[in-house]
Order: sequence, then C-alpha cells, then structure tokens
Amino acid sequence: MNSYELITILGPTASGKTSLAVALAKAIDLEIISGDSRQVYRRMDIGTGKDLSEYGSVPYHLIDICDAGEKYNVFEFQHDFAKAFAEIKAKGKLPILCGGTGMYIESVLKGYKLLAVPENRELREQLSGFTLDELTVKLSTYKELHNKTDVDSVKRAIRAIEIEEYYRTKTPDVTEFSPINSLIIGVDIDRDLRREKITKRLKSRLEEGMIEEVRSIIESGVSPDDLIYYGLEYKYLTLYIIGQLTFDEMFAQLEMAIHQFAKRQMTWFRGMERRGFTIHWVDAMLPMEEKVNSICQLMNVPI
RNA sequence: GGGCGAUUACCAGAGUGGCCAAAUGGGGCAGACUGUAAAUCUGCUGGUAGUACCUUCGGUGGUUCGAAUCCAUCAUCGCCCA
Repeated sequence: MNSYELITILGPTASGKTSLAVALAKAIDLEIISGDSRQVYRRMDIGTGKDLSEYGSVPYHLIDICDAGEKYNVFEFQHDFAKAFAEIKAKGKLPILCGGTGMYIESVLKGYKLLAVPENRELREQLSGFTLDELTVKLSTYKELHNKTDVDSVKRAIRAIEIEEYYRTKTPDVTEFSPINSLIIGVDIDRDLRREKITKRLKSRLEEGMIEEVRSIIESGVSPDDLIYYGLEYKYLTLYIIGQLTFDEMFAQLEMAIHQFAKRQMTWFRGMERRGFTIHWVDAMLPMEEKVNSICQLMNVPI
C-alpha cells in the first residue's frame, strides 16, 4: 500500500549501504541503481568499493558504464538513471537507488533541470586568455544564470558562459525530469565508529591489491592527471606511484581525506533534510535482518 | 659532570615588555553547493551570558604600573664537550 516509486539508500562511505541494499533487494526482489559518481568507471573496483561479489543474483545498474579516464557528470547521470529507472519499472519491479554521491541522488529525486549544452570550442578558445575577474564581469551581464553552481574557477566560469550563450542562441533540448516520490533511508553510523571503519577498510584494501589496481590503470595508458582528478584513493595512490608521496605520507593523507569526505557527505544529507526531504535513519549497528525489517515496515510490505 | 639551545592552544609553528586569548598552517567541527561533486568554497575552533569578564604560553618564585616576552630556580627534551 505504498505509493513509493523508489527506495533510496544513502549514507556516508563505510556505513554499509551496499550490503543493506543487497539484503533488501534479495528480501523483496528489487534491482539496484548505483548513485555513486565513481563506481561508474570500469576497472576502478577496489578503490571505489564496488563489492560486486556481494550482489549475487541481484541486478545492478550504472556500475561499470564508463572507461577509466573518462569524465562522467550529473547531467549524464540524470539521463542514465531515468533510463534504468524506466527499465526496472517496465519489469514491474521497484528500484533501489543506493549511493553516497549526494548531488547525484538529489538531482534525480528533485528532477533537476539541466540543459543539454554541448561544448563550444570556438567560445572556449575565445575566452581562454581571460582572468577569473574578467569572466566574472562578463557573467554579471546575464540576467540569471541557468547553471547555478559556483563560478569560482576559470573553467567553471567559462562553462557557465558557454551555457548562457547556448541558451541565448538556441532552444536547448531540455529533457523534463519530474521529482520522484522515494522512501529515503539513511544509514546512520556513529562518527567515531565511522572513522575507525574507514581506517580499517583502507588498510585491508591496500592489502587486497589496491595499489596494483591503480598501477595497472596507469600502465594501460590512463594519465596520472586523469586519475588524480578522481580524488581520494585514485589521487593519493597515483601520487604515491609516481613518487610524489612516500607510502606513509600517502596513507596518512588519504586516510584524512576519506574522513573529510565522509563528513561532507553527511553535510549534504543533512542539507537535504533542511531542503524538505525526509530521511529515515537506521542505525548501522543493528543486525542486517532488523534493518531490512524496519525498511519493510516503512514500506508497508509484509515480511 | 661541563657548555649551549629549546619548552607556546589538538598538532606544527610565529610572537621576545603593553595594540596577545596569542599570527599562520594542519587537524577538528559546522555550513554552502543544479554540469569536475571522491570536487570546490565559507565560517568557527581556551572558557562563559556574543564587543565584557575569567583561566592560559613547561613548574615555582621574582622584577615591573603591566610579562608568553626580563631575572632566578626546578623539570623535561635536543645538540656539543667529557
């Protein structure tokens, strides 16, 4: 008797989102759509914590859909999500959106309106010599920006101008996404425990061959800069591999960066609550069965 | 045993008589964020009732109107001579 079109499971890194989503999917026959901005890349497995072996027979979507070295973004995610969502729906099943990338999740729950604006090489070249200040002045001539993200770097400012210019001259192809009615489950993990788990998990991933994983991606031709762009594990391990950090420096800095990342994730989720989303927090420490049961209750599904 | 140099808030580290609750960086905490989001950016960070008061700069005791800053002494650490 629920009108939910989707179940969303979110939480900071190392909170156990994936296991919970898989357990729930097994219990009531669901399919999982990943809401993770890094698990989309192939061969980036250990560092993104894909844990594909956990899924068993549960179908998953939006994992391994790009090559390492490519650059995926929210716009593409929104479209890919819509497609996967429709497919699962067509099968008469309920999808679970599970991930830790707050903006990706919110973009589909809210139905962000993003314009399909292609790259404008000519314009980019034209603007390439400008300073951020000059670009900011130029930006201020537009009434209202369509792209509401920060314009605090030259790259972003140019992108914002690109979007405005495109919008001025053409009618962009706007795919209308509507907000989705989703039950939102947040995995709540005590801060100190979270930090402890992050550190432990980092150690075990290093033992499982995470360094080799990054090294082999570099050897296959992906440039270190492109890997550094991905942040966290891929950034610090690459810096270690190319000799810019010692092992100890890499470990200490990466550990810290993951802690900070987890904190930022929580800030996003709390922000979502302030923006009107209801998140049902479940204690990460509860036994899996209890977590699954409590979600089933929220959904009014008989257990 | 002798000589010199250190000792500052969670950490590193400035400050060397008043403008010092103490620069700066890191960490931590909180927040923002519709096209890099594992990114980027902002605020706070001794205590309390928020421009005021209280307790701080290794310990103790002095000098001074006034000390993190000067003196004495003790403690710990580092380097040099034995």
